[in-house]
Amino acid sequence: MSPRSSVAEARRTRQRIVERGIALASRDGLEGLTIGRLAADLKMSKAGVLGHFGTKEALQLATLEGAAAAFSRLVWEPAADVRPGLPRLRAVCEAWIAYLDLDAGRAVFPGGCFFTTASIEFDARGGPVREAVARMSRVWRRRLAAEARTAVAAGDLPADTDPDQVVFELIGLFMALNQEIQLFAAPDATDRTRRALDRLLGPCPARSAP
Amino acid sequence: MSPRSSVAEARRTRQRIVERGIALASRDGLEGLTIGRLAADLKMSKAGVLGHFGTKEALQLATLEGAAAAFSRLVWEPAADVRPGLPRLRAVCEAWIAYLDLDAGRAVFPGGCFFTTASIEFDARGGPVREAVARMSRVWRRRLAAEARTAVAAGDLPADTDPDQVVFELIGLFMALNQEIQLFAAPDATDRTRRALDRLLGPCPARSAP
DNA sequence: CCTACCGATCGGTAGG
DNA sequence: CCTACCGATCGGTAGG
Repeated sequence: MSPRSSVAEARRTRQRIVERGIALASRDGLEGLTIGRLAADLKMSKAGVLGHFGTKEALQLATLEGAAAAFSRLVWEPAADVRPGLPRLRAVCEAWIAYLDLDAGRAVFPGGCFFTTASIEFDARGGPVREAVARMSRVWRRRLAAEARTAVAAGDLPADTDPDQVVFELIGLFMALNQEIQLFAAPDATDRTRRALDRLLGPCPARSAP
Repeated sequence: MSPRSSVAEARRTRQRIVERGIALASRDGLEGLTIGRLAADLKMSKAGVLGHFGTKEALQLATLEGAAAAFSRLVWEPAADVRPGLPRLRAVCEAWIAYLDLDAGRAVFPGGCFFTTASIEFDARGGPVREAVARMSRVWRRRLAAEARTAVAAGDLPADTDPDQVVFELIGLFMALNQEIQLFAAPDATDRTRRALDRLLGPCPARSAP
């Protein structure tokens, strides 16, 4: 019951660092996230920032994990209550669009999709950051594939649908949406995405049984 | 008829620098392309490298232009002789797959698609490099859209096809293929891409008239 | 095209 | 959590 211990203070500070790190890295990448600029942004000393992580690589990994938690909160959780299968898959896609497009997502990730940036940045190198990015991407793909599989079992997608093919095309669609928003600020990009989703998952509103 | 003048020598050297720059930047990005490492790689002095461009930004722009020329040579030119419309669009897609997948492309761009990397790297910043990336992407999209339009006019794509929608989905597909290859080294990624292309453009081999 | 150099910033450490 | 510092590297310049 004591007023906030120094351990709790340190944890709060660490979280503040990670949150600012996510914002800066979404713009400049995890390699472009430098300890000096992060410290200046937080009005802390470089040693004060680095002390929470030890090395820049550990800071990058912590930032990546923080971004994954935020992504899960913004894109997965809003759809978690929806019925598994096609309805949930569609709800995830809507939240995913919002994550890329609306203030909710852009406030946390002002530089666009954090994982696309991190994937592109590290995909031609080795090391723990690259492996963490790959692992997170696999987890996300597995979640999506499970919903697609449920949708097939429920008859909401054609019986010959390959769930991994659906996931592959979904990934591409959202990468294209991310580019359209970040590079061209195209206002019709979300419509294009929804049209492609209809082509991939079937038209959105009430589908009669097959 | 004189043996190579010093002007021609300088041009050759500049080209050598740009070619190595493309290879290094495809791995580490245009910001990760440092003058010092590029010079060491070429066994030149930093001043010798920088003298050909003046500033790092000019080097980045020259590297970007060199990459665009190589992309055009690898992906556009092999299809330029094919009949305009759907046949040419399909030929471009095959060359595009080779650019991402085979030794031909990977020898020039060992770190994967140069333009995806550059786009992601600069899409949240300002400046001439970002504008150059956006301009090149627009040119490429316009070329693809023109072929799609021709295909519609020829009746090789449904009359209600939106060419820009086709281009949007193509861009996403090849970004997904790039990630699959670079991050996961997935051997079945080209098959997935061709399957998605069949869904988008119609099945590949001889289509009977509609 | 080179050597020699500039101030700024990088990741990281010592010591408190 | 700070100040003070380290060697390495950054982009760039002077002068030849």
